[in-house]
Amino acid sequence: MDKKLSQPAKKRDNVTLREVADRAGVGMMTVSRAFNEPDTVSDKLKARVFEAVRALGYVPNRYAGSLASARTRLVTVIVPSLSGRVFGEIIVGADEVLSPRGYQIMVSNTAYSLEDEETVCRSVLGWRPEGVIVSGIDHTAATRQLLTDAGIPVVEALELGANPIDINIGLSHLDAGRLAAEYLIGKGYRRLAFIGAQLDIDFRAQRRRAGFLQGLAAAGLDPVHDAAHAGSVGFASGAEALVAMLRAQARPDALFCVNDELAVGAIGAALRSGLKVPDDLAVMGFNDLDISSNLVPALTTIRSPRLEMGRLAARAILGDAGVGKRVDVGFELVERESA
Amino acid sequence: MDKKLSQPAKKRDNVTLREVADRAGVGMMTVSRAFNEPDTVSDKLKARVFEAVRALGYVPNRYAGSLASARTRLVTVIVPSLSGRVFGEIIVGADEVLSPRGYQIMVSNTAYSLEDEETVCRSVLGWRPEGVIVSGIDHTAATRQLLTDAGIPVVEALELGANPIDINIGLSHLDAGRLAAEYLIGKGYRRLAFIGAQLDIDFRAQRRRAGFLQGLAAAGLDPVHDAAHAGSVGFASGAEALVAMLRAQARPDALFCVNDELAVGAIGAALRSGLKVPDDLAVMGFNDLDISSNLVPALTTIRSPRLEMGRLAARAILGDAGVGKRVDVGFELVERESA
DNA sequence: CCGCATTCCGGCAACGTTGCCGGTTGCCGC
DNA sequence: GCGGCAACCGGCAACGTTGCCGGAATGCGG
Repeated sequence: MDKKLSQPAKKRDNVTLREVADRAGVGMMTVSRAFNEPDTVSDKLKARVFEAVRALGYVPNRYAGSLASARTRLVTVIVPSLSGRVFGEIIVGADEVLSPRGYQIMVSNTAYSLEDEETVCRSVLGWRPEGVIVSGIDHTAATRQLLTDAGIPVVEALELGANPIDINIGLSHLDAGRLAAEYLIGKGYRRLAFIGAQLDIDFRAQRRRAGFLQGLAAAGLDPVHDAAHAGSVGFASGAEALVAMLRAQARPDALFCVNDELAVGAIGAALRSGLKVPDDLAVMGFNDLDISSNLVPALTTIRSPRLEMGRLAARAILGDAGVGKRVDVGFELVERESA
Repeated sequence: MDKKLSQPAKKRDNVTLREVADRAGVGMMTVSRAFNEPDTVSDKLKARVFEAVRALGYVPNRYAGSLASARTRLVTVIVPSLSGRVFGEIIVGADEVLSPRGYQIMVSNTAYSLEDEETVCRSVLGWRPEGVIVSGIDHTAATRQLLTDAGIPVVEALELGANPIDINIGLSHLDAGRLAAEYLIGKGYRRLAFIGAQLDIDFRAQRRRAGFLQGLAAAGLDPVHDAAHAGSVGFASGAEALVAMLRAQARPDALFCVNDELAVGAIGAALRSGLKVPDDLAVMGFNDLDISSNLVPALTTIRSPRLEMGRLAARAILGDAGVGKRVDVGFELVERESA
């Protein structure tokens, strides 16, 4: 009765190809072909086969199939985190092109740790994916080796780098950060502040900050406030960071948050403190989440084409020649109300 | 050079257990055991084995392993949609308990279609998961059959139903909707409105609406406005729906949105229209997304314990006796500023 | 120094499917 | 009515791993 697997119980009770073949009175190969190359089987036999399939409730075993054919129709996506919208959209984009082609996506997360990435990578490669999409360009040497040796297309997504493993689809986060600074400076703001989170482990965020500081330096400016380690990610820590910032001596007139979550949280906290955005404090973010345009005031931010990266990565893995080995998807400053 | 698979190219170039065994000068079983039951292999041999593994870059083939052992360490999660935070959190919760135990999660989405769910289900069962988590309690007869016949633990999550396939973990969306009505009425609002999206395919949303209307009826009230089909999901359609609503004759004094995205969008649109929330229009939602508490005004909503459901579902699949066959995780009204 | 219990190790046979390739069958035209 | 060509079908042998079980070390006490 109890089908649970408290014990490593095994169940060899699944219907097999042979049983279907026997019931349909055909050879096993005919059943196999009925599924995989339907055109090569006569309608009559196909009908008998599928009748038997239905009666028996047969579901082909992927493990046996993949073992025999060396085709898995599996693509793995390795992301730093499952929470947060950003990586979800990469997955959605990839799934959009992979699913219709009969591919399965398998997602693994590294919790922003390079060591975990290596572990995850090793584990995931055991599933013999036909392609791998990894986040970012920072990996341990062993991870790179693993991925290279796998002999499958590997896409490093989200960020462009100098020395890709195989295919690289992304954008320059350094440039994006610099653009934020240039934009705010161009708007006349001079007392600029920065808020980031988890910069120690999020290398892309780190580089956006670096770009931002470069942009300031180029204009001969120093940041009024540089909260590099404002707790964890999420809306709430943007709010906390802003509150902390307001307690400091020097008041900034504009704020660049390393991502939209922080920016949204910061705007909320600013409003609650009685500040007007952007009049008392301009705020901008990075990513352009769907909430950003629906906020009041709407958030000025830099859009990263995440769905597009997912789609391109998937196409690259499928061998689409239209996708190059290195694709700069760029970014776009979206000017709205908050800055 | 080109490793892509433009052609259904096959690669039989992977290192196998046998090669590792040969190089280490041991039998294949010793290598297998070194991975799976390390205690039963002497340290000396283990060292030789792992040395060979490293040198060769061996990664065990899951397909061969699972075929031989009938253990897959795979759990599949079937959700209606990958976009949106709600289902992501179920997955995060499940992954939280499954990952450390060596299980992989495989996610599939049904695009809110019962027919697609059936297809997805059939396909996913080919991976011989050791458990399945599906969203909701509405399935085609064939889907139910498929899931039942699989002989594995099946969790229907998110919503409680009368006739579960196996395990059922969720809450009553009807009750949640009714609570929303009761709360708003208790606050003194009488001209209540409803905004929903995709109610034709989202059965849970449908039931929240039904509960809301029941609550109104119980108080002898009729909805002032009942926008049951306000376009697609997302923040923007909440805004659109609200704008449309404001064009109508009768002005509501309180609004229940079937989910937080719509509510957040609606609040934004209301503010832009010069309405004060909650003074001119109270708004409440359902789910309690992380944005909801960070919004200005903070959103009054009903929290659904999504992470918790994910965790419980995973534990149930692992055979945790502490989790019952039917678990009502409940919900909680979170009173904030918007209503 | 021997016998026996223990611990370790390896050979063989699955697991359920697909690739290869040879064998049948049906059909067409003359 | 028959040869010949397709189209269609089936047997056999992998695919890479693990379970089973027998056998070989190893260690210990006497």
